[in-house]
Amino acid sequence: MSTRIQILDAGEQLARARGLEAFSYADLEKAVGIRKASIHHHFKSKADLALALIERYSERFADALRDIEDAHVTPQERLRAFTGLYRDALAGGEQVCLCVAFAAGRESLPGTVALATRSFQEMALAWLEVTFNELNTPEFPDDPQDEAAAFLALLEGAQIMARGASDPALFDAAIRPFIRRLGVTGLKA
Amino acid sequence: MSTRIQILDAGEQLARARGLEAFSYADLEKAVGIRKASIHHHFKSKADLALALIERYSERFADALRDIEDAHVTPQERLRAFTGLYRDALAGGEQVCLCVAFAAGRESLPGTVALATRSFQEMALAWLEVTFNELNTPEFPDDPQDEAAAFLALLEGAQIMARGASDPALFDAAIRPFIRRLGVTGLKA
DNA sequence: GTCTATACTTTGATAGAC
DNA sequence: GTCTATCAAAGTATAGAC
Repeated sequence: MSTRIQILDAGEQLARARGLEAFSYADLEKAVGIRKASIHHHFKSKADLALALIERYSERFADALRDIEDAHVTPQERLRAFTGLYRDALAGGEQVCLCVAFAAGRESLPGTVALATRSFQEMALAWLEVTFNELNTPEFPDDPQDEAAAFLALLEGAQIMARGASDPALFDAAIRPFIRRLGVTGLKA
Repeated sequence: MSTRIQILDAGEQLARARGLEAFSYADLEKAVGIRKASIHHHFKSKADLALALIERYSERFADALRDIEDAHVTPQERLRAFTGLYRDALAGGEQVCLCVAFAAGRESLPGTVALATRSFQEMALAWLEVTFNELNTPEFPDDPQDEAAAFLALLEGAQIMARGASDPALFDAAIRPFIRRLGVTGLKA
Protein backbone atom coordinates (compact mmCIF):
# COMPACT_ATOMS: atom_id res chain seq x y z
CA MET A 1 0.00 0.00 0.00
CA SER A 2 1.39 3.38 -1.00
CA THR A 3 2.50 5.86 1.63
CA ARG A 4 0.03 8.39 0.33
CA ILE A 5 -2.82 6.01 0.98
CA GLN A 6 -1.49 5.16 4.43
CA ILE A 7 -1.51 8.86 5.27
CA LEU A 8 -5.04 9.27 3.97
CA ASP A 9 -6.21 6.26 5.96
CA ALA A 10 -4.64 7.51 9.17
CA GLY A 11 -5.89 11.05 8.60
CA GLU A 12 -9.41 9.88 7.94
CA GLN A 13 -9.48 7.75 11.05
CA LEU A 14 -8.23 10.63 13.20
CA ALA A 15 -10.55 13.19 11.63
CA ARG A 16 -13.57 10.98 12.14
CA ALA A 17 -12.69 10.10 15.74
CA ARG A 18 -11.43 13.50 16.96
CA GLY A 19 -12.21 16.15 14.40
CA LEU A 20 -9.92 17.87 11.89
CA GLU A 21 -8.41 20.39 14.31
CA ALA A 22 -7.77 17.81 16.98
CA PHE A 23 -4.99 15.89 15.28
CA SER A 24 -1.60 17.00 14.02
CA TYR A 25 1.15 15.95 11.66
CA ALA A 26 2.84 14.51 14.73
CA ASP A 27 -0.10 12.12 15.13
CA LEU A 28 0.19 11.10 11.50
CA GLU A 29 3.91 10.62 11.99
CA LYS A 30 3.22 8.09 14.72
CA ALA A 31 0.41 6.36 12.84
CA VAL A 32 2.20 6.00 9.52
CA GLY A 33 5.76 5.63 10.78
CA ILE A 34 7.45 8.32 8.73
CA ARG A 35 8.64 11.83 9.63
CA LYS A 36 6.47 14.92 9.49
CA ALA A 37 8.55 16.33 6.64
CA SER A 38 7.76 13.26 4.56
CA ILE A 39 4.06 13.76 5.13
CA HIS A 40 4.39 17.32 3.92
CA HIS A 41 5.92 15.89 0.76
CA HIS A 42 2.64 14.09 0.05
CA PHE A 43 0.31 16.79 1.32
CA LYS A 44 1.83 20.25 1.25
CA SER A 45 -0.54 21.66 3.85
CA LYS A 46 -3.16 20.37 6.22
CA ALA A 47 -5.81 22.03 4.10
CA ASP A 48 -4.61 19.97 1.14
CA LEU A 49 -4.85 16.83 3.22
CA ALA A 50 -8.34 17.70 4.42
CA LEU A 51 -9.49 18.32 0.86
CA ALA A 52 -7.99 15.03 -0.32
CA LEU A 53 -9.76 13.27 2.55
CA ILE A 54 -13.23 14.53 1.73
CA GLU A 55 -12.72 14.04 -2.01
CA ARG A 56 -11.64 10.44 -1.58
CA TYR A 57 -14.52 9.91 0.84
CA SER A 58 -16.97 11.29 -1.72
CA GLU A 59 -15.66 8.99 -4.44
CA ARG A 60 -15.93 5.95 -2.23
CA PHE A 61 -19.45 6.97 -1.24
CA ALA A 62 -20.48 7.38 -4.87
CA ASP A 63 -19.12 3.91 -5.56
CA ALA A 64 -21.06 2.51 -2.63
CA LEU A 65 -24.28 4.04 -3.96
CA ARG A 66 -23.69 2.44 -7.34
CA ASP A 67 -23.09 -0.88 -5.61
CA ILE A 68 -26.40 -0.54 -3.81
CA GLU A 69 -28.19 0.16 -7.07
CA ASP A 70 -26.60 -2.91 -8.61
CA ALA A 71 -27.37 -5.20 -5.70
CA HIS A 72 -30.88 -4.03 -4.83
CA VAL A 73 -33.91 -3.28 -6.96
CA THR A 74 -36.65 -2.02 -4.67
CA PRO A 75 -36.39 1.33 -2.91
CA GLN A 76 -37.05 -0.45 0.38
CA GLU A 77 -34.00 -2.66 -0.04
CA ARG A 78 -31.91 0.26 -1.20
CA LEU A 79 -32.81 2.34 1.82
CA ARG A 80 -32.00 -0.51 4.14
CA ALA A 81 -28.63 -0.91 2.44
CA PHE A 82 -28.03 2.85 2.73
CA THR A 83 -28.63 2.53 6.45
CA GLY A 84 -25.96 -0.15 6.54
CA LEU A 85 -23.44 2.30 5.10
CA TYR A 86 -23.91 4.63 8.08
CA ARG A 87 -24.03 1.82 10.57
CA ASP A 88 -20.69 0.50 9.29
CA ALA A 89 -19.16 3.99 9.34
CA LEU A 90 -19.76 4.09 13.09
CA ALA A 91 -16.80 1.77 13.64
CA GLY A 92 -18.09 0.48 16.95
CA GLY A 93 -19.17 3.91 18.18
CA GLU A 94 -15.68 5.37 17.86
CA GLN A 95 -16.12 7.33 14.62
CA VAL A 96 -18.66 9.26 12.63
CA CYS A 97 -18.97 9.82 8.90
CA LEU A 98 -16.29 12.25 7.67
CA CYS A 99 -19.00 14.55 6.39
CA VAL A 100 -20.53 14.75 9.87
CA ALA A 101 -17.15 15.37 11.49
CA PHE A 102 -16.35 18.16 9.04
CA ALA A 103 -19.81 19.74 9.05
CA ALA A 104 -19.84 19.99 12.83
CA GLY A 105 -16.85 22.32 12.86
CA ARG A 106 -17.65 24.05 9.62
CA GLU A 107 -16.42 27.51 10.60
CA SER A 108 -12.89 26.23 11.04
CA LEU A 109 -12.72 24.49 7.66
CA PRO A 110 -10.73 25.84 4.69
CA GLY A 111 -13.16 27.18 2.08
CA THR A 112 -12.54 24.44 -0.46
CA VAL A 113 -13.08 21.76 2.18
CA ALA A 114 -16.35 23.32 3.30
CA LEU A 115 -17.57 23.32 -0.29
CA ALA A 116 -16.58 19.70 -0.85
CA THR A 117 -18.33 18.72 2.38
CA ARG A 118 -21.47 20.42 1.17
CA SER A 119 -21.22 18.62 -2.16
CA PHE A 120 -21.01 15.30 -0.37
CA GLN A 121 -24.20 16.07 1.49
CA GLU A 122 -25.95 17.13 -1.68
CA MET A 123 -24.96 13.90 -3.39
CA ALA A 124 -26.45 11.88 -0.55
CA LEU A 125 -29.62 13.96 -0.51
CA ALA A 126 -30.07 13.75 -4.29
CA TRP A 127 -29.73 9.97 -4.26
CA LEU A 128 -32.18 9.63 -1.38
CA GLU A 129 -34.66 11.96 -3.04
CA VAL A 130 -34.72 9.77 -6.15
CA THR A 131 -35.12 6.68 -3.99
CA PHE A 132 -37.95 8.11 -1.89
CA ASN A 133 -39.62 9.23 -5.06
CA GLU A 134 -39.77 5.60 -6.17
CA LEU A 135 -41.06 4.62 -2.76
CA ASN A 136 -44.63 5.60 -3.46
CA THR A 137 -46.38 4.34 -0.36
CA PRO A 138 -48.73 5.74 2.28
CA GLU A 139 -46.10 5.33 4.99
CA PHE A 140 -43.98 8.10 3.46
CA PRO A 141 -46.44 10.60 2.07
CA ASP A 142 -44.27 13.69 2.25
CA ASP A 143 -42.35 15.49 -0.45
CA PRO A 144 -39.46 13.12 -1.37
CA GLN A 145 -37.09 16.02 -0.75
CA ASP A 146 -38.32 16.29 2.83
CA GLU A 147 -38.27 12.55 3.37
CA ALA A 148 -34.70 12.44 2.08
CA ALA A 149 -33.63 15.24 4.42
CA ALA A 150 -35.40 13.58 7.35
CA PHE A 151 -33.76 10.24 6.66
CA LEU A 152 -30.26 11.59 6.23
CA ALA A 153 -30.69 13.67 9.39
CA LEU A 154 -31.82 10.55 11.24
CA LEU A 155 -28.71 8.62 10.18
CA GLU A 156 -26.27 11.43 10.88
CA GLY A 157 -27.87 12.19 14.20
CA ALA A 158 -27.90 8.51 15.14
CA GLN A 159 -24.16 8.47 14.53
CA ILE A 160 -23.61 11.51 16.71
CA MET A 161 -25.71 10.02 19.51
CA ALA A 162 -23.90 6.71 19.36
CA ARG A 163 -20.59 8.55 19.29
CA GLY A 164 -21.52 10.63 22.32
CA ALA A 165 -22.04 7.47 24.31
CA SER A 166 -19.49 5.31 22.44
CA ASP A 167 -22.35 2.88 22.05
CA PRO A 168 -23.56 1.61 18.66
CA ALA A 169 -26.73 0.30 20.31
CA LEU A 170 -28.00 3.88 20.37
CA PHE A 171 -27.67 4.02 16.61
CA ASP A 172 -29.67 0.83 16.29
CA ALA A 173 -32.38 2.08 18.62
CA ALA A 174 -32.71 5.35 16.73
CA ILE A 175 -33.03 3.59 13.38
CA ARG A 176 -35.47 0.91 14.50
CA PRO A 177 -38.73 2.85 14.07
CA PHE A 178 -37.75 3.81 10.52
CA ILE A 179 -36.78 0.25 9.62
CA ARG A 180 -40.07 -0.99 10.93
CA ARG A 181 -42.07 1.57 8.96
CA LEU A 182 -40.09 0.59 5.91
CA GLY A 183 -40.73 -3.09 6.52
CA VAL A 184 -44.48 -2.66 6.87
CA THR A 185 -44.44 -0.64 3.69
CA GLY A 186 -42.51 -3.37 1.96
CA LEU A 187 -45.18 -5.91 2.78
CA LYS A 188 -47.92 -3.68 1.48
CA ALA A 189 -46.14 -3.05 -1.80
CA MET B 1 -22.61 41.04 33.13
CA SER B 2 -19.71 39.37 34.94
CA THR B 3 -16.46 38.62 33.13
CA ARG B 4 -16.87 34.95 33.88
CA ILE B 5 -20.17 34.88 32.06
CA GLN B 6 -18.76 36.82 29.14
CA ILE B 7 -16.03 34.21 28.81
CA LEU B 8 -18.57 31.40 28.97
CA ASP B 9 -20.74 33.07 26.35
CA ALA B 10 -17.82 33.61 23.98
CA GLY B 11 -16.48 30.10 24.57
CA GLU B 12 -19.86 28.53 23.93
CA GLN B 13 -20.34 30.43 20.71
CA LEU B 14 -16.90 29.43 19.45
CA ALA B 15 -17.25 25.80 20.51
CA ARG B 16 -20.61 25.47 18.80
CA ALA B 17 -19.46 27.13 15.58
CA ARG B 18 -15.96 25.65 15.26
CA GLY B 19 -15.51 22.86 17.78
CA LEU B 20 -13.62 22.79 21.05
CA GLU B 21 -10.15 22.27 19.58
CA ALA B 22 -10.59 24.94 16.94
CA PHE B 23 -10.54 27.98 19.19
CA SER B 24 -7.92 29.25 21.57
CA TYR B 25 -7.51 31.55 24.54
CA ALA B 26 -6.35 34.12 22.00
CA ASP B 27 -9.79 33.97 20.39
CA LEU B 28 -11.43 34.46 23.77
CA GLU B 29 -9.08 37.35 24.44
CA LYS B 30 -10.37 39.10 21.33
CA ALA B 31 -14.00 38.26 21.98
CA VAL B 32 -14.08 39.30 25.62
CA GLY B 33 -11.53 42.11 25.52
CA ILE B 34 -9.22 40.98 28.31
CA ARG B 35 -5.82 39.30 28.28
CA LYS B 36 -5.27 35.56 28.16
CA ALA B 37 -3.82 35.58 31.67
CA SER B 38 -7.06 37.04 32.96
CA ILE B 39 -9.05 34.30 31.32
CA HIS B 40 -6.84 31.73 33.03
CA HIS B 41 -7.76 33.40 36.31
CA HIS B 42 -11.40 32.46 35.70
CA PHE B 43 -10.77 29.08 34.09
CA LYS B 44 -7.48 27.54 35.09
CA SER B 45 -7.32 25.25 32.07
CA LYS B 46 -9.19 24.76 28.84
CA ALA B 47 -10.56 21.51 30.21
CA ASP B 48 -12.05 23.46 33.12
CA LEU B 49 -13.65 25.87 30.68
CA ALA B 50 -15.05 23.04 28.56
CA LEU B 51 -16.53 21.37 31.62
CA ALA B 52 -18.09 24.64 32.78
CA LEU B 53 -19.55 25.12 29.31
CA ILE B 54 -21.31 21.76 29.13
CA GLU B 55 -22.48 22.00 32.75
CA ARG B 56 -24.01 25.42 32.24
CA TYR B 57 -25.53 24.18 28.99
CA SER B 58 -27.08 21.21 30.81
CA GLU B 59 -28.58 23.44 33.47
CA ARG B 60 -30.11 25.77 30.92
CA PHE B 61 -31.48 22.78 29.03
CA ALA B 62 -33.05 21.32 32.16
CA ASP B 63 -34.66 24.71 32.80
CA ALA B 64 -35.99 24.79 29.25
CA LEU B 65 -37.54 21.35 29.68
CA ARG B 66 -39.29 22.51 32.85
CA ASP B 67 -40.57 25.55 30.99
CA ILE B 68 -41.99 23.31 28.28
CA GLU B 69 -43.76 21.18 30.89
CA ASP B 70 -45.24 24.31 32.46
CA ALA B 71 -46.36 25.83 29.18
CA HIS B 72 -47.68 22.73 27.40
CA VAL B 73 -49.88 19.88 28.55
CA THR B 74 -50.15 17.39 25.69
CA PRO B 75 -47.18 15.35 24.53
CA GLN B 76 -47.78 16.63 21.00
CA GLU B 77 -47.34 20.22 22.09
CA ARG B 78 -44.34 19.35 24.21
CA LEU B 79 -42.58 17.60 21.34
CA ARG B 80 -43.24 20.54 19.06
CA ALA B 81 -41.76 22.86 21.67
CA PHE B 82 -38.77 20.56 22.05
CA THR B 83 -38.19 20.85 18.34
CA GLY B 84 -38.16 24.62 18.76
CA LEU B 85 -35.28 24.33 21.20
CA TYR B 86 -33.09 22.68 18.57
CA ARG B 87 -34.26 24.98 15.82
CA ASP B 88 -33.30 28.01 17.92
CA ALA B 89 -29.92 26.50 18.79
CA LEU B 90 -29.07 26.49 15.09
CA ALA B 91 -28.44 30.24 15.20
CA GLY B 92 -29.14 30.74 11.52
CA GLY B 93 -27.18 27.67 10.47
CA GLU B 94 -23.96 28.89 12.05
CA GLN B 95 -23.98 26.76 15.20
CA VAL B 96 -25.02 23.39 16.51
CA CYS B 97 -26.04 22.30 20.00
CA LEU B 98 -23.00 22.15 22.30
CA CYS B 99 -23.72 18.50 22.95
CA VAL B 100 -23.50 17.76 19.23
CA ALA B 101 -20.30 19.77 18.83
CA PHE B 102 -18.67 17.94 21.74
CA ALA B 103 -19.96 14.48 20.84
CA ALA B 104 -18.61 14.76 17.29
CA GLY B 105 -15.03 15.06 18.51
CA ARG B 106 -15.43 12.81 21.51
CA GLU B 107 -11.98 11.22 21.43
CA SER B 108 -10.32 14.59 21.97
CA LEU B 109 -12.45 15.54 24.99
CA PRO B 110 -11.15 15.50 28.57
CA GLY B 111 -12.73 12.58 30.42
CA THR B 112 -14.93 14.68 32.67
CA VAL B 113 -16.24 16.61 29.68
CA ALA B 114 -17.04 13.42 27.78
CA LEU B 115 -19.00 12.18 30.79
CA ALA B 116 -20.94 15.42 31.16
CA THR B 117 -21.76 15.37 27.45
CA ARG B 118 -23.10 11.88 27.80
CA SER B 119 -25.19 12.95 30.79
CA PHE B 120 -26.69 15.74 28.76
CA GLN B 121 -27.76 13.28 26.10
CA GLU B 122 -29.21 10.93 28.67
CA MET B 123 -31.24 13.75 30.18
CA ALA B 124 -32.69 14.58 26.77
CA LEU B 125 -33.43 10.94 26.00
CA ALA B 126 -35.07 10.33 29.37
CA TRP B 127 -37.35 13.33 28.98
CA LEU B 128 -38.32 12.29 25.47
CA GLU B 129 -38.96 8.72 26.54
CA VAL B 130 -41.45 9.91 29.16
CA THR B 131 -43.10 12.15 26.61
CA PHE B 132 -43.37 9.48 23.93
CA ASN B 133 -44.76 7.15 26.53
CA GLU B 134 -47.63 9.56 27.08
CA LEU B 135 -48.07 9.84 23.33
CA ASN B 136 -50.05 6.66 23.02
CA THR B 137 -51.09 6.78 19.39
CA PRO B 138 -50.90 4.52 16.33
CA GLU B 139 -48.55 6.93 14.55
CA PHE B 140 -45.75 6.12 17.02
CA PRO B 141 -46.16 2.45 17.86
CA ASP B 142 -42.57 1.66 18.76
CA ASP B 143 -40.93 1.32 22.13
CA PRO B 144 -40.88 4.85 23.60
CA GLN B 145 -37.15 4.41 24.14
CA ASP B 146 -36.65 3.84 20.43
CA GLU B 147 -38.97 6.67 19.46
CA ALA B 148 -37.04 8.98 21.78
CA ALA B 149 -33.71 7.94 20.27
CA ALA B 150 -35.07 8.36 16.75
CA PHE B 151 -36.44 11.80 17.50
CA LEU B 152 -33.30 13.10 19.16
CA ALA B 153 -31.21 11.69 16.32
CA LEU B 154 -33.47 13.45 13.85
CA LEU B 155 -33.00 16.80 15.57
CA GLU B 156 -29.26 16.47 16.04
CA GLY B 157 -28.79 15.26 12.49
CA ALA B 158 -30.96 18.06 11.15
CA GLN B 159 -28.66 20.51 12.90
CA ILE B 160 -25.56 18.92 11.39
CA MET B 161 -27.08 18.96 7.93
CA ALA B 162 -28.13 22.58 8.21
CA ARG B 163 -24.69 23.43 9.56
CA GLY B 164 -22.99 21.70 6.67
CA ALA B 165 -24.82 23.92 4.23
CA SER B 166 -25.12 26.95 6.53
CA ASP B 167 -28.80 26.79 5.70
CA PRO B 168 -31.53 26.45 8.35
CA ALA B 169 -34.03 25.51 5.62
CA LEU B 170 -32.46 22.04 5.61
CA PHE B 171 -33.34 21.69 9.28
CA ASP B 172 -36.92 22.64 8.55
CA ALA B 173 -37.17 20.21 5.65
CA ALA B 174 -35.81 17.36 7.74
CA ILE B 175 -38.26 18.03 10.56
CA ARG B 176 -41.35 18.48 8.40
CA PRO B 177 -42.36 14.82 8.04
CA PHE B 178 -42.19 14.32 11.79
CA ILE B 179 -44.20 17.46 12.49
CA ARG B 180 -46.86 16.34 10.05
CA ARG B 181 -47.09 12.89 11.61
CA LEU B 182 -47.38 14.54 14.98
CA GLY B 183 -50.09 16.87 13.72
CA VAL B 184 -52.20 14.07 12.30
CA THR B 185 -51.82 12.21 15.53
CA GLY B 186 -52.93 15.25 17.44
CA LEU B 187 -56.18 15.36 15.54
CA LYS B 188 -56.90 11.71 16.16
CA ALA B 189 -56.27 12.00 19.89
C1' DG C 1 10.67 9.68 -1.05
C1' DT C 2 12.52 10.05 3.23
C1' DC C 3 15.46 12.01 6.39
C1' DT C 4 17.64 15.69 9.83
C1' DA C 5 17.57 20.15 11.06
C1' DT C 6 15.44 24.22 11.64
C1' DA C 7 12.30 28.40 11.36
C1' DC C 8 8.40 30.47 12.77
C1' DT C 9 3.84 30.70 14.96
C1' DT C 10 0.42 29.50 18.07
C1' DT C 11 -1.01 27.45 22.23
C1' DG C 12 -1.97 26.63 26.98
C1' DA C 13 -0.22 28.02 31.12
C1' DT C 14 2.47 30.50 35.07
C1' DA C 15 4.88 34.33 37.86
C1' DG C 16 4.59 38.38 39.82
C1' DA C 17 3.50 43.61 39.67
C1' DC C 18 -0.40 46.69 40.13
C1' DG D 1 -9.17 40.87 38.74
C1' DT D 2 -6.34 42.42 35.32
C1' DC D 3 -2.06 43.34 33.49
C1' DT D 4 2.95 42.53 31.32
C1' DA D 5 6.28 39.33 30.68
C1' DT D 6 7.66 34.95 29.96
C1' DC D 7 7.80 29.88 29.25
C1' DA D 8 7.85 25.23 27.35
C1' DA D 9 5.50 22.59 24.27
C1' DA D 10 3.18 21.74 20.18
C1' DG D 11 1.80 23.27 15.69
C1' DT D 12 2.58 23.92 10.55
C1' DA D 13 5.85 24.36 7.30
C1' DT D 14 10.48 24.69 4.65
C1' DA D 15 15.52 23.80 3.25
C1' DG D 16 18.63 20.83 1.85
C1' DA D 17 21.31 16.27 2.30
C1' DC D 18 20.91 11.44 1.05
